[in-house]
Amino acid sequence: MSQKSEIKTAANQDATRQQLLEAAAEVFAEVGFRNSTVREICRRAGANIAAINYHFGDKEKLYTEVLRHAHARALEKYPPLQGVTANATPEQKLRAFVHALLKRIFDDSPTACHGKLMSREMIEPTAALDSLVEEFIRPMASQLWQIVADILGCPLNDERVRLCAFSVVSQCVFYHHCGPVVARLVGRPAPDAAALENLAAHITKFSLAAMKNFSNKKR
Amino acid sequence: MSQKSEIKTAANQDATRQQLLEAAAEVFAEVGFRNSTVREICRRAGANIAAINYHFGDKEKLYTEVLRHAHARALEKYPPLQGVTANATPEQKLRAFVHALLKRIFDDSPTACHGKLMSREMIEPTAALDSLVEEFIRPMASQLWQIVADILGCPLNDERVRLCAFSVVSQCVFYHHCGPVVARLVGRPAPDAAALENLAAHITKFSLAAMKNFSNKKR
DNA sequence: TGACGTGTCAAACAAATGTTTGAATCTTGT
DNA sequence: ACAAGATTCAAACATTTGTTTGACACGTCA
Repeated sequence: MSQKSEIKTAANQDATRQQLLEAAAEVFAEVGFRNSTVREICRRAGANIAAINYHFGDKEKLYTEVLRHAHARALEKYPPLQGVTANATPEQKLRAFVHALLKRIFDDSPTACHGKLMSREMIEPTAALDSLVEEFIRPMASQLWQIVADILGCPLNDERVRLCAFSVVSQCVFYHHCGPVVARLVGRPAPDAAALENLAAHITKFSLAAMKNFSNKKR
Repeated sequence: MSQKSEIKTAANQDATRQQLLEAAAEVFAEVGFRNSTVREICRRAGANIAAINYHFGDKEKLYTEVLRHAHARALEKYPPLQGVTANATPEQKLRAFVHALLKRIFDDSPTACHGKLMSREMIEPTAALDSLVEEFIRPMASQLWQIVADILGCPLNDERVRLCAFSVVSQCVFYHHCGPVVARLVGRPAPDAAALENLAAHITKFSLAAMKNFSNKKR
């Protein structure tokens, strides 16, 4: 009986805290940290105005919590090498990496709007970015660097590896970050799952074609 | 005499207005529209708090004015095809286009911080973006599409033209937009003029290599 | 010179917003 | 069932911020 009550209290205890996290993720993603009001967050969470300060201390601590939470969720939802085995070819790995990255960026479901959050974090970095890079982004970058090095036939620390890896990532990020302009230029809204697959195909093909030529020519 | 006095008054009239524009461009670029305070802008402009409302109506009208002003200045400072003649090869034009775009984006001098302003406009589009796209960005995009079409040997309205053009632009935008992460990943700050040249060389080489392969293979 | 329009200034205003407070309510352990 | 702690709530508080106001200074023109 004590166990049951413990579970219940734990659930209750975290109930508003959890709803605050989700509501805050939504609001922060929509309008950014500064433009969000604790009143709106609490309203969506069905909580009292004082709830944020009670559960998280202040608005900023809530934000860093949201950021870490969203990133971890996105990474577990779309692992970088989803769907390929360890002994797949570097080309197959690249395609998987690109597709997973795109899906991660463009998934703006309420529980995983980490793409928008990251975009804002780029423009206005907070203290949370440092640990975010070390904990989540650097491991991903290392994976990509290994793949690119294999494709290029370069040592891992060659500068061309980083340049080409950035060229790959940049194409993935672009359609999200410059979405407003892309949409106005070609009259197309945010891509759906099918369009995302096409995009992944193009980016992979474009990048592979570039890197194949890279390894032949000397610099 | 009347002419002189008119000039003088006109100069006086525009003096604070001009200083407001420049100060506002700085502040908006640094902290964004919402985070800027009219007090800070007026302080830097050496003007009274009421100056913005008097000269521009309100803070938002000042912002759209700043945006248009900054973009026009950047475009006249770095024309898209600076340094190449009309009968240059498409490859030469691409290199010039990339370099000019990079310089435009990374020039954050007080008079030309349009890169930061645009980055923020991407994340949080305002009503000013529509006219900005039609007036400044679409003409540039058309130029690039023509160049890419020439390189690919495709008709101008082929979808591959747009995809490849976006792939080119994305690489240019990336180092600016994701600057905070890039800096933390490879421990390098914002690129200087020399680094910008290297970047332009890489992006051009990478993209050309990709597109050369594109035109050979069928899709 | 004196009325008039323009620009500037300090002060005040009104609204928004993060945070605090103290009482009320619920949950838990005994 | 009851006391203690945890949580929620409405109200108030303090600060920031965009805007307005009315007086004042300056140059212009009749």
